[in-house]
Amino acid sequence: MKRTDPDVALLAALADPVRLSFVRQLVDNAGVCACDFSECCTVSQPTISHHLKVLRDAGVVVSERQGTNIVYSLSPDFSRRWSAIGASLAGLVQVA
Amino acid sequence: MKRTDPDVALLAALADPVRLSFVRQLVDNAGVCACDFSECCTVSQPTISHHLKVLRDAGVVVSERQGTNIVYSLSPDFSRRWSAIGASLAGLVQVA
DNA sequence: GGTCCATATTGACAATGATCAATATCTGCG
DNA sequence: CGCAGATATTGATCATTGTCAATATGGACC
Repeated sequence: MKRTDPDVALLAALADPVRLSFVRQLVDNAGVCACDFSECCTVSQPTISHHLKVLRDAGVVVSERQGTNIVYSLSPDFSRRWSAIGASLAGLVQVA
Repeated sequence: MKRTDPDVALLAALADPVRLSFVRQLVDNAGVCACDFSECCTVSQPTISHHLKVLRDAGVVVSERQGTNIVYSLSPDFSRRWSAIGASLAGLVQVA
């Protein structure tokens, strides 16, 4: 049994080079088709799908079907959760 | 060869339940003897030492010898590095 | 229905990481 | 020096995870 702290789960979700670039890509442009994540990293399609699932399960991103594609965006909760961890870690709070 | 992104390294260092409680312990009281980390988690002494080394290598903590003990504190850079990641991720900046 | 395209799932494998027991290192003290 | 206490290192084991090939699923369009 692995009662995982949600903070640890969120940090673990971000602690992978492929996933962190996915998230950075989502910060820059909201709403990215799953097919467009292949540009940054040389990983196979199943691997991309796997990483997106990890991010989804950790609550970092949300997905929405749009026609034939599936579009990913940052979860609306993500910013709040990140700053909550930061506040408990280093006295950081959200500004905007 | 594993040219690791330092941001990923820092997140990975925090993405472990034992290490995250170590860091939280360091946020609450600056300067914790290595022997006092055993209180929060039921892990052996070598495991504690291993986790502290991971945190040291990632630049999260610094250590200093004081007599017979070794005292750990949060790295002075940690807060800045954390907020830098946050800024690149969700528009968060340091407040104090 | 059938075909095509996009995404997800499964199964297997390799690499990484967490953990402990045993041992080594270092410091202070007599 | 020699001992005792604190921390680090080594070596081994087990669980987790990143990755891919193969396959499945699901929507769009004819």
